[in-house]
Amino acid sequence: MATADATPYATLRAAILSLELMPGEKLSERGLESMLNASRTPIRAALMSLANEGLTQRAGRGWQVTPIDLAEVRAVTEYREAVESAAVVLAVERAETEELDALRDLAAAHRDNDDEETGLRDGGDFHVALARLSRNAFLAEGMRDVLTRLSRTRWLEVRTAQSRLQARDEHLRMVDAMVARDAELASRLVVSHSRGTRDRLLTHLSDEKRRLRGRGFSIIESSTAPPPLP
Amino acid sequence: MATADATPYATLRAAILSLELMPGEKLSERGLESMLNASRTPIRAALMSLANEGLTQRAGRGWQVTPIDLAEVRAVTEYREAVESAAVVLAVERAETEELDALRDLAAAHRDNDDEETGLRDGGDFHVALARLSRNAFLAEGMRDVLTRLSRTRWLEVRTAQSRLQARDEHLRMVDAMVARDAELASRLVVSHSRGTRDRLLTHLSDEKRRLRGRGFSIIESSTAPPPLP
DNA sequence: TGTACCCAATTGGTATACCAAAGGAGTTCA
DNA sequence: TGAACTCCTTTGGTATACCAATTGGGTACA
Repeated sequence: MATADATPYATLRAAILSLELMPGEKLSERGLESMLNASRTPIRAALMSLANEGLTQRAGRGWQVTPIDLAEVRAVTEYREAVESAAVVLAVERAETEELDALRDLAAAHRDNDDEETGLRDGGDFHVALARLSRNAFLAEGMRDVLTRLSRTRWLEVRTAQSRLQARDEHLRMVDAMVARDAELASRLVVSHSRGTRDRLLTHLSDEKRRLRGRGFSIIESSTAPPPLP
Repeated sequence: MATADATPYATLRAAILSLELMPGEKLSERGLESMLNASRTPIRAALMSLANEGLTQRAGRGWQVTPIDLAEVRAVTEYREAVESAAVVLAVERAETEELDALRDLAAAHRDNDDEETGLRDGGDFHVALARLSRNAFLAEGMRDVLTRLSRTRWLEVRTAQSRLQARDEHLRMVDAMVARDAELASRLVVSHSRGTRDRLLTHLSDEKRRLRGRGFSIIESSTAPPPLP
Protein backbone atom coordinates (compact mmCIF):
# COMPACT_ATOMS: atom_id res chain seq x y z
CA MET A 1 0.00 0.00 0.00
CA ALA A 2 1.80 3.21 1.12
CA THR A 3 -0.74 5.20 -0.80
CA ALA A 4 0.81 8.15 -2.53
CA ASP A 5 -0.07 11.25 -0.52
CA ALA A 6 -2.73 10.27 1.97
CA THR A 7 -1.94 11.45 5.48
CA PRO A 8 -0.02 9.01 7.68
CA TYR A 9 -3.02 8.94 9.99
CA ALA A 10 -5.45 7.94 7.25
CA THR A 11 -3.12 5.37 5.74
CA LEU A 12 -2.31 3.75 9.04
CA ARG A 13 -5.93 3.75 10.13
CA ALA A 14 -7.01 2.08 6.90
CA ALA A 15 -4.30 -0.55 7.27
CA ILE A 16 -5.43 -1.37 10.79
CA LEU A 17 -9.14 -1.45 10.01
CA SER A 18 -8.60 -3.65 6.95
CA LEU A 19 -6.58 -6.05 9.13
CA GLU A 20 -3.61 -5.56 6.81
CA LEU A 21 -1.84 -4.80 10.06
CA MET A 22 -2.81 -7.59 12.38
CA PRO A 23 -4.37 -7.16 15.82
CA GLY A 24 -1.56 -7.28 18.36
CA GLU A 25 1.16 -6.51 15.82
CA LYS A 26 4.09 -4.51 17.19
CA LEU A 27 4.68 -1.15 15.54
CA SER A 28 7.89 0.84 15.62
CA GLU A 29 7.89 4.49 14.71
CA ARG A 30 10.97 4.08 12.57
CA GLY A 31 9.57 1.03 10.88
CA LEU A 32 6.48 2.97 9.89
CA GLU A 33 8.59 5.73 8.35
CA SER A 34 9.20 3.74 5.19
CA MET A 35 5.72 2.24 5.08
CA LEU A 36 4.03 5.63 5.32
CA ASN A 37 6.64 7.75 3.55
CA ALA A 38 6.68 10.23 6.37
CA SER A 39 8.94 11.16 9.24
CA ARG A 40 8.48 10.27 12.86
CA THR A 41 6.76 13.49 13.89
CA PRO A 42 3.53 13.01 11.92
CA ILE A 43 3.72 9.27 12.59
CA ARG A 44 3.78 9.87 16.32
CA ALA A 45 0.79 12.16 15.93
CA ALA A 46 -1.05 9.47 14.01
CA LEU A 47 -0.25 6.83 16.62
CA MET A 48 -1.53 9.08 19.38
CA SER A 49 -4.75 9.86 17.54
CA LEU A 50 -5.33 6.21 16.79
CA ALA A 51 -4.68 5.37 20.43
CA ASN A 52 -7.57 7.68 21.31
CA GLU A 53 -9.78 5.68 19.01
CA GLY A 54 -8.60 2.46 20.60
CA LEU A 55 -6.92 1.22 17.42
CA THR A 56 -3.36 1.43 18.74
CA GLN A 57 -2.00 1.31 22.25
CA ARG A 58 1.27 1.41 24.11
CA ALA A 59 3.04 -1.92 24.61
CA GLY A 60 5.77 -1.27 27.11
CA ARG A 61 7.79 1.56 25.67
CA GLY A 62 6.55 0.97 22.14
CA TRP A 63 3.32 0.63 20.24
CA GLN A 64 1.09 -2.12 18.97
CA VAL A 65 -2.11 -2.56 17.06
CA THR A 66 -4.74 -3.06 19.74
CA PRO A 67 -5.51 -6.78 20.06
CA ILE A 68 -9.07 -7.97 19.65
CA ASP A 69 -10.48 -8.36 23.13
CA LEU A 70 -13.64 -10.33 23.84
CA ALA A 71 -14.14 -8.51 27.14
CA GLU A 72 -13.90 -5.20 25.30
CA VAL A 73 -16.64 -6.22 22.89
CA ARG A 74 -18.92 -6.85 25.85
CA ALA A 75 -17.99 -3.61 27.58
CA VAL A 76 -18.36 -1.55 24.43
CA THR A 77 -21.79 -3.02 23.90
CA GLU A 78 -22.88 -2.00 27.39
CA TYR A 79 -21.61 1.49 26.72
CA ARG A 80 -23.33 1.47 23.35
CA GLU A 81 -26.66 0.60 24.89
CA ALA A 82 -26.40 3.57 27.20
CA VAL A 83 -25.35 5.98 24.46
CA GLU A 84 -27.51 4.82 21.59
CA SER A 85 -30.71 4.42 23.57
CA ALA A 86 -30.28 7.90 25.02
CA ALA A 87 -29.59 9.20 21.53
CA VAL A 88 -32.65 7.63 19.99
CA VAL A 89 -34.90 8.99 22.74
CA LEU A 90 -33.62 12.50 22.11
CA ALA A 91 -33.83 12.00 18.36
CA VAL A 92 -37.50 11.10 18.68
CA GLU A 93 -38.01 14.43 20.42
CA ARG A 94 -35.87 16.54 18.14
CA ALA A 95 -35.56 15.13 14.65
CA GLU A 96 -37.52 16.74 11.82
CA THR A 97 -39.69 14.42 9.80
CA GLU A 98 -37.54 15.07 6.71
CA GLU A 99 -34.49 13.97 8.64
CA LEU A 100 -36.20 10.73 9.58
CA ASP A 101 -37.09 10.25 5.92
CA ALA A 102 -33.43 10.67 5.03
CA LEU A 103 -32.53 8.19 7.74
CA ARG A 104 -34.99 5.70 6.29
CA ASP A 105 -33.37 6.13 2.88
CA LEU A 106 -30.02 5.37 4.44
CA ALA A 107 -31.38 2.20 6.04
CA ALA A 108 -33.14 1.12 2.85
CA ALA A 109 -30.04 1.67 0.73
CA HIS A 110 -28.79 -1.73 1.82
CA ARG A 111 -31.16 -3.20 -0.71
CA ASP A 112 -28.81 -2.63 -3.64
CA ASN A 113 -25.37 -3.08 -2.12
CA ASP A 114 -24.94 -6.67 -1.30
CA ASP A 115 -21.21 -6.81 -1.14
CA GLU A 116 -19.59 -6.87 2.25
CA GLU A 117 -17.59 -3.70 2.24
CA THR A 118 -20.33 -1.23 1.41
CA GLY A 119 -22.66 -3.12 3.71
CA LEU A 120 -20.26 -2.50 6.54
CA ARG A 121 -19.84 1.18 5.83
CA ASP A 122 -23.56 1.72 5.40
CA GLY A 123 -24.34 -0.01 8.67
CA GLY A 124 -22.05 2.35 10.49
CA ASP A 125 -23.35 5.33 8.58
CA PHE A 126 -26.88 4.53 9.69
CA HIS A 127 -26.08 4.35 13.37
CA VAL A 128 -24.00 7.51 13.32
CA ALA A 129 -26.68 9.36 11.36
CA LEU A 130 -29.24 8.22 13.91
CA ALA A 131 -27.11 9.38 16.81
CA ARG A 132 -26.54 12.77 15.17
CA LEU A 133 -30.29 13.35 15.16
CA SER A 134 -30.07 13.59 18.94
CA ARG A 135 -28.43 16.99 18.33
CA ASN A 136 -25.89 15.97 20.93
CA ALA A 137 -22.27 15.91 19.79
CA PHE A 138 -21.15 13.75 22.70
CA LEU A 139 -23.68 11.03 22.04
CA ALA A 140 -22.86 11.11 18.32
CA GLU A 141 -19.15 10.97 19.04
CA GLY A 142 -19.67 8.14 21.49
CA MET A 143 -21.49 6.19 18.82
CA ARG A 144 -18.70 6.83 16.31
CA ASP A 145 -16.22 5.58 18.84
CA VAL A 146 -18.22 2.42 19.46
CA LEU A 147 -18.43 1.60 15.77
CA THR A 148 -14.72 2.19 15.31
CA ARG A 149 -13.90 -0.19 18.11
CA LEU A 150 -16.23 -2.85 16.76
CA SER A 151 -15.36 -2.40 13.12
CA ARG A 152 -12.43 -4.78 12.96
CA THR A 153 -14.48 -7.56 14.44
CA ARG A 154 -17.28 -6.77 12.01
CA TRP A 155 -14.92 -7.67 9.17
CA LEU A 156 -14.75 -11.09 10.72
CA GLU A 157 -18.46 -11.40 11.31
CA VAL A 158 -20.45 -13.70 9.15
CA ARG A 159 -22.19 -11.30 6.80
CA THR A 160 -24.46 -13.46 4.80
CA ALA A 161 -26.99 -11.87 2.50
CA GLN A 162 -29.58 -12.97 5.01
CA SER A 163 -27.93 -11.35 8.02
CA ARG A 164 -27.56 -8.13 6.04
CA LEU A 165 -31.24 -8.20 5.20
CA GLN A 166 -32.07 -8.77 8.84
CA ALA A 167 -29.97 -5.79 9.91
CA ARG A 168 -31.69 -3.67 7.27
CA ASP A 169 -35.06 -4.81 8.57
CA GLU A 170 -34.18 -3.93 12.14
CA HIS A 171 -32.92 -0.53 11.05
CA LEU A 172 -36.15 0.16 9.19
CA ARG A 173 -38.16 -0.86 12.22
CA MET A 174 -36.22 1.63 14.30
CA VAL A 175 -37.02 4.39 11.87
CA ASP A 176 -40.68 3.43 11.90
CA ALA A 177 -40.76 3.70 15.67
CA MET A 178 -39.05 7.07 15.49
CA VAL A 179 -41.50 8.36 12.91
CA ALA A 180 -44.31 7.19 15.18
CA ARG A 181 -42.53 9.16 17.93
CA ASP A 182 -42.54 6.04 20.07
CA ALA A 183 -39.38 6.61 22.07
CA GLU A 184 -39.86 3.59 24.28
CA LEU A 185 -40.19 1.16 21.37
CA ALA A 186 -37.32 2.78 19.48
CA SER A 187 -35.11 2.45 22.54
CA ARG A 188 -36.01 -1.22 22.94
CA LEU A 189 -35.25 -1.91 19.28
CA VAL A 190 -31.88 -0.18 19.56
CA VAL A 191 -30.90 -2.20 22.60
CA SER A 192 -31.94 -5.52 21.15
CA HIS A 193 -30.16 -4.76 17.87
CA SER A 194 -27.04 -3.95 19.83
CA ARG A 195 -27.23 -7.16 21.83
CA GLY A 196 -27.82 -9.18 18.70
CA THR A 197 -24.72 -7.70 17.14
CA ARG A 198 -22.72 -8.45 20.27
CA ASP A 199 -23.89 -12.05 20.41
CA ARG A 200 -23.14 -12.68 16.76
CA LEU A 201 -19.69 -11.14 17.14
CA LEU A 202 -18.82 -13.10 20.26
CA THR A 203 -20.02 -16.48 19.05
CA HIS A 204 -18.23 -16.00 15.76
CA LEU A 205 -15.04 -14.89 17.46
CA SER A 206 -15.13 -17.83 19.85
CA ASP A 207 -15.72 -20.25 17.01
CA GLU A 208 -12.94 -18.87 14.88
CA LYS A 209 -10.52 -17.99 17.63
CA ARG A 210 -8.21 -20.88 16.92
CA ARG A 211 -8.14 -20.29 13.19
CA LEU A 212 -7.64 -16.54 13.54
CA ARG A 213 -4.84 -16.98 16.03
CA GLY A 214 -3.24 -19.32 13.55
CA ARG A 215 -3.24 -16.46 11.08
CA GLY A 216 -1.33 -14.38 13.62
CA PHE A 217 -4.19 -12.41 15.15
CA SER A 218 -3.90 -11.56 18.80
CA ILE A 219 -7.27 -12.34 20.35
CA ILE A 220 -7.42 -11.93 24.10
CA GLU A 221 -9.96 -11.77 26.88
CA SER A 222 -8.87 -9.13 29.33
CA SER A 223 -9.70 -9.45 32.97
CA THR A 224 -12.88 -7.94 34.35
CA ALA A 225 -11.51 -8.09 37.87
CA PRO A 226 -12.78 -5.43 40.23
CA PRO A 227 -10.64 -2.29 40.28
CA PRO A 228 -8.61 -1.76 43.45
CA LEU A 229 -10.44 -0.08 46.27
CA PRO A 230 -9.47 3.57 46.73
CA MET B 1 4.19 28.37 37.69
CA ALA B 2 6.50 26.56 35.23
CA THR B 3 6.86 23.90 37.87
CA ALA B 4 10.32 22.40 37.93
CA ASP B 5 10.08 18.99 36.32
CA ALA B 6 6.40 18.16 35.93
CA THR B 7 5.53 16.96 32.45
CA PRO B 8 4.39 19.64 29.99
CA TYR B 9 1.05 17.86 29.83
CA ALA B 10 0.47 17.98 33.56
CA THR B 11 1.64 21.56 33.90
CA LEU B 12 -0.46 22.82 31.03
CA ARG B 13 -3.49 20.90 32.19
CA ALA B 14 -3.22 22.33 35.68
CA ALA B 15 -2.87 25.84 34.29
CA ILE B 16 -6.01 25.43 32.20
CA LEU B 17 -8.10 23.83 34.94
CA SER B 18 -7.06 26.46 37.48
CA LEU B 19 -8.10 29.15 34.98
CA GLU B 20 -4.57 30.55 35.11
CA LEU B 21 -4.85 30.22 31.34
CA MET B 22 -8.15 31.80 30.47
CA PRO B 23 -10.91 30.11 28.47
CA GLY B 24 -10.52 31.20 24.87
CA GLU B 25 -6.89 32.23 25.26
CA LYS B 26 -4.72 31.71 22.20
CA LEU B 27 -1.78 29.37 22.64
CA SER B 28 1.28 29.19 20.44
CA GLU B 29 3.56 26.19 20.57
CA ARG B 30 6.62 28.41 20.62
CA GLY B 31 5.17 30.64 23.30
CA LEU B 32 4.60 27.62 25.51
CA GLU B 33 8.23 26.51 25.12
CA SER B 34 9.46 29.04 27.67
CA MET B 35 6.46 28.67 29.95
CA LEU B 36 6.83 24.89 30.17
CA ASN B 37 10.60 24.60 29.79
CA ALA B 38 10.23 22.03 27.06
CA SER B 39 10.57 21.86 23.30
CA ARG B 40 7.79 21.82 20.79
CA THR B 41 7.62 18.05 20.39
CA PRO B 42 6.34 17.22 23.89
CA ILE B 43 4.28 20.41 23.86
CA ARG B 44 2.50 19.33 20.70
CA ALA B 45 1.82 15.97 22.32
CA ALA B 46 0.36 17.72 25.37
CA LEU B 47 -1.84 19.96 23.23
CA MET B 48 -3.17 16.96 21.33
CA SER B 49 -3.90 15.02 24.50
CA LEU B 50 -5.64 18.00 26.03
CA ALA B 51 -7.66 18.44 22.86
CA ASN B 52 -8.96 14.91 23.37
CA GLU B 53 -10.14 15.92 26.81
CA GLY B 54 -11.79 19.02 25.40
CA LEU B 55 -9.48 21.40 27.23
CA THR B 56 -7.73 22.76 24.14
CA GLN B 57 -8.85 22.95 20.54
CA ARG B 58 -7.65 24.17 17.19
CA ALA B 59 -8.35 27.79 16.33
CA GLY B 60 -7.61 28.17 12.66
CA ARG B 61 -4.10 26.90 12.21
CA GLY B 62 -3.23 27.41 15.88
CA TRP B 63 -4.50 26.43 19.28
CA GLN B 64 -6.60 27.92 22.03
CA VAL B 65 -7.87 27.05 25.45
CA THR B 66 -11.39 25.76 24.82
CA PRO B 67 -13.88 28.55 25.62
CA ILE B 68 -16.62 27.91 28.13
CA ASP B 69 -19.71 27.00 26.15
CA LEU B 70 -23.17 27.06 27.67
CA ALA B 71 -24.46 24.70 24.98
CA GLU B 72 -21.68 22.28 25.79
CA VAL B 73 -22.66 22.22 29.45
CA ARG B 74 -26.16 21.19 28.43
CA ALA B 75 -24.94 18.57 25.97
CA VAL B 76 -22.42 17.13 28.40
CA THR B 77 -25.15 16.81 31.00
CA GLU B 78 -27.35 14.85 28.61
CA TYR B 79 -24.41 12.57 27.87
CA ARG B 80 -23.70 12.30 31.58
CA GLU B 81 -27.23 11.18 32.34
CA ALA B 82 -26.90 8.37 29.83
CA VAL B 83 -23.50 7.27 31.08
CA GLU B 84 -23.89 7.68 34.81
CA SER B 85 -27.34 6.16 35.07
CA ALA B 86 -26.19 3.14 33.08
CA ALA B 87 -23.13 2.92 35.31
CA VAL B 88 -25.10 3.04 38.52
CA VAL B 89 -27.48 0.34 37.35
CA LEU B 90 -24.56 -1.96 36.55
CA ALA B 91 -22.85 -1.02 39.81
CA VAL B 92 -25.92 -2.09 41.74
CA GLU B 93 -25.62 -5.48 40.07
CA ARG B 94 -21.90 -5.87 40.38
CA ALA B 95 -20.41 -3.96 43.28
CA GLU B 96 -19.36 -5.84 46.40
CA THR B 97 -20.80 -4.56 49.65
CA GLU B 98 -17.32 -3.58 50.84
CA GLU B 99 -16.89 -1.47 47.73
CA LEU B 100 -20.13 0.33 48.47
CA ASP B 101 -18.91 0.92 52.02
CA ALA B 102 -15.75 2.47 50.63
CA LEU B 103 -17.87 4.61 48.32
CA ARG B 104 -19.91 5.79 51.27
CA ASP B 105 -16.73 6.76 53.08
CA LEU B 106 -15.70 8.77 50.04
CA ALA B 107 -19.03 10.57 50.04
CA ALA B 108 -18.98 11.17 53.76
CA ALA B 109 -15.44 12.54 53.68
CA HIS B 110 -16.85 15.88 52.64
CA ARG B 111 -17.75 16.43 56.27
CA ASP B 112 -14.29 17.53 57.24
CA ASN B 113 -12.99 19.31 54.17
CA ASP B 114 -14.92 22.49 53.87
CA ASP B 115 -12.57 24.39 51.66
CA GLU B 116 -13.39 24.71 48.01
CA GLU B 117 -10.52 22.92 46.39
CA THR B 118 -10.71 19.61 48.18
CA GLY B 119 -14.49 19.77 47.93
CA LEU B 120 -14.14 19.93 44.18
CA ARG B 121 -11.68 17.07 43.95
CA ASP B 122 -13.68 14.89 46.25
CA GLY B 123 -16.86 15.47 44.30
CA GLY B 124 -15.18 14.25 41.15
CA ASP B 125 -13.57 11.35 42.95
CA PHE B 126 -16.93 10.17 44.16
CA HIS B 127 -18.55 10.11 40.75
CA VAL B 128 -15.59 8.40 39.12
CA ALA B 129 -15.40 5.84 41.90
CA LEU B 130 -19.10 5.18 41.45
CA ALA B 131 -18.73 4.73 37.72
CA ARG B 132 -15.80 2.35 38.18
CA LEU B 133 -18.03 0.05 40.21
CA SER B 134 -19.88 -0.66 36.97
CA ARG B 135 -16.80 -2.71 36.00
CA ASN B 136 -17.05 -1.01 32.62
CA ALA B 137 -14.02 0.99 31.54
CA PHE B 138 -15.94 2.91 28.88
CA LEU B 139 -18.58 4.12 31.28
CA ALA B 140 -15.91 5.07 33.82
CA GLU B 141 -13.87 6.84 31.18
CA GLY B 142 -16.97 8.66 29.95
CA MET B 143 -17.64 9.87 33.46
CA ARG B 144 -14.06 11.06 33.82
CA ASP B 145 -14.41 12.96 30.57
CA VAL B 146 -17.64 14.57 31.73
CA LEU B 147 -16.10 15.77 34.97
CA THR B 148 -13.06 17.15 33.17
CA ARG B 149 -15.24 19.14 30.82
CA LEU B 150 -17.32 20.52 33.65
CA SER B 151 -14.48 21.13 36.06
CA ARG B 152 -13.57 24.63 34.92
CA THR B 153 -17.12 25.80 35.34
CA ARG B 154 -17.24 24.16 38.75
CA TRP B 155 -14.51 26.52 39.88
CA LEU B 156 -16.92 29.31 39.07
CA GLU B 157 -19.89 27.70 40.72
CA VAL B 158 -21.10 29.07 43.99
CA ARG B 159 -19.85 26.51 46.46
CA THR B 160 -21.29 27.60 49.73
CA ALA B 161 -20.95 25.38 52.75
CA GLN B 162 -24.63 24.66 52.33
CA SER B 163 -24.40 23.55 48.69
CA ARG B 164 -21.49 21.30 49.58
CA LEU B 165 -23.53 19.72 52.32
CA GLN B 166 -26.40 19.21 49.91
CA ALA B 167 -24.13 17.49 47.39
CA ARG B 168 -22.79 15.29 50.15
CA ASP B 169 -26.33 14.41 51.18
CA GLU B 170 -27.31 13.50 47.64
CA HIS B 171 -24.20 11.37 47.27
CA LEU B 172 -25.00 9.51 50.48
CA ARG B 173 -28.53 8.93 49.32
CA MET B 174 -27.19 7.40 46.12
CA VAL B 175 -25.02 5.02 48.10
CA ASP B 176 -27.97 4.08 50.28
CA ALA B 177 -30.02 3.20 47.21
CA MET B 178 -27.12 1.16 45.86
CA VAL B 179 -26.70 -0.71 49.12
CA ALA B 180 -30.42 -1.44 49.04
CA ARG B 181 -29.81 -2.72 45.49
CA ASP B 182 -32.53 -0.40 44.28
CA ALA B 183 -31.29 0.33 40.77
CA GLU B 184 -34.29 2.32 39.73
CA LEU B 185 -34.05 4.73 42.68
CA ALA B 186 -30.29 5.03 42.34
CA SER B 187 -30.67 5.91 38.68
CA ARG B 188 -33.29 8.55 39.47
CA LEU B 189 -31.05 10.10 42.11
CA VAL B 190 -28.11 10.20 39.72
CA VAL B 191 -30.14 11.91 37.03
CA SER B 192 -31.63 14.50 39.32
CA HIS B 193 -28.23 15.23 40.86
CA SER B 194 -26.83 15.72 37.39
CA ARG B 195 -29.64 18.08 36.41
CA GLY B 196 -29.27 20.03 39.61
CA THR B 197 -25.58 20.52 38.89
CA ARG B 198 -26.36 21.61 35.36
CA ASP B 199 -28.96 24.13 36.48
CA ARG B 200 -26.71 25.61 39.13
CA LEU B 201 -23.87 25.90 36.64
CA LEU B 202 -25.98 27.49 33.94
CA THR B 203 -27.74 30.01 36.14
CA HIS B 204 -24.48 31.01 37.73
CA LEU B 205 -22.75 31.31 34.38
CA SER B 206 -25.56 33.41 32.96
CA ASP B 207 -25.56 35.67 36.00
CA GLU B 208 -21.83 36.15 35.98
CA LYS B 209 -21.32 36.13 32.23
CA ARG B 210 -20.76 39.87 31.99
CA ARG B 211 -18.32 40.00 34.87
CA LEU B 212 -16.37 36.96 33.72
CA ARG B 213 -16.10 38.30 30.20
CA GLY B 214 -14.76 41.47 31.70
CA ARG B 215 -11.99 39.40 33.24
CA GLY B 216 -11.14 38.14 29.77
CA PHE B 217 -12.96 34.82 29.77
CA SER B 218 -14.41 33.66 26.51
CA ILE B 219 -17.93 32.44 27.27
CA ILE B 220 -19.93 31.42 24.26
CA GLU B 221 -23.11 29.59 23.38
CA SER B 222 -22.46 27.48 20.34
CA SER B 223 -25.24 26.78 17.88
CA THR B 224 -27.43 23.73 18.32
CA ALA B 225 -28.60 23.93 14.70
CA PRO B 226 -29.45 20.62 13.08
CA PRO B 227 -26.53 18.98 11.29
CA PRO B 228 -26.71 19.01 7.50
CA LEU B 229 -28.70 16.20 5.96
CA PRO B 230 -26.51 13.47 4.45
C1' DT C 1 26.47 -27.41 28.17
C1' DG C 2 24.57 -23.80 30.56
C1' DT C 3 24.80 -19.40 32.57
C1' DA C 4 26.18 -14.86 33.09
C1' DC C 5 28.00 -10.83 31.39
C1' DC C 6 28.96 -7.37 28.03
C1' DC C 7 28.55 -4.94 23.81
C1' DA C 8 26.01 -3.23 20.04
C1' DA C 9 22.01 -2.11 17.63
C1' DT C 10 17.39 -0.52 17.90
C1' DT C 11 13.86 2.15 20.10
C1' DG C 12 11.23 5.96 21.88
C1' DG C 13 11.97 10.84 23.93
C1' DT C 14 13.52 15.29 23.00
C1' DA C 15 15.54 19.25 20.81
C1' DT C 16 16.17 21.80 16.78
C1' DA C 17 16.61 23.26 11.92
C1' DC C 18 14.16 24.24 7.82
C1' DC C 19 9.95 25.22 5.08
C1' DA C 20 5.68 27.13 3.52
C1' DA C 21 1.77 29.55 4.50
C1' DA C 22 -0.86 32.79 7.05
C1' DG C 23 -1.24 37.35 9.31
C1' DG C 24 -0.09 42.03 10.19
C1' DA C 25 1.97 46.36 9.61
C1' DG C 26 3.44 49.77 6.87
C1' DT C 27 3.38 52.23 2.68
C1' DT C 28 1.71 53.75 -1.56
C1' DC C 29 -1.59 54.96 -4.84
C1' DA C 30 -6.25 56.33 -6.23
C1' DT D 1 -8.98 59.38 3.51
C1' DG D 2 -9.43 54.77 2.38
C1' DA D 3 -8.31 50.71 0.14
C1' DA D 4 -5.06 47.56 -1.59
C1' DC D 5 -0.68 45.68 -2.11
C1' DT D 6 3.81 44.17 -0.52
C1' DC D 7 7.07 42.62 2.55
C1' DC D 8 8.37 40.78 6.87
C1' DT D 9 7.43 38.37 10.99
C1' DT D 10 5.36 34.62 13.21
C1' DT D 11 3.22 30.25 13.11
C1' DG D 12 2.45 25.37 12.61
C1' DG D 13 4.17 21.19 9.74
C1' DT D 14 7.88 18.27 8.88
C1' DA D 15 12.39 16.23 8.85
C1' DT D 16 16.32 15.06 11.32
C1' DA D 17 20.02 14.87 14.77
C1' DC D 18 21.16 13.50 19.32
C1' DC D 19 20.41 11.04 23.75
C1' DA D 20 19.31 7.50 27.02
C1' DA D 21 17.40 3.26 27.97
C1' DT D 22 16.15 -1.23 26.80
C1' DT D 23 16.85 -5.47 24.55
C1' DG D 24 18.91 -9.15 22.16
C1' DG D 25 22.76 -11.73 20.75
C1' DG D 26 27.11 -13.44 21.11
C1' DT D 27 30.98 -14.74 23.68
C1' DA D 28 33.54 -16.22 27.48
C1' DC D 29 33.85 -18.60 31.57
C1' DA D 30 32.47 -22.10 35.01
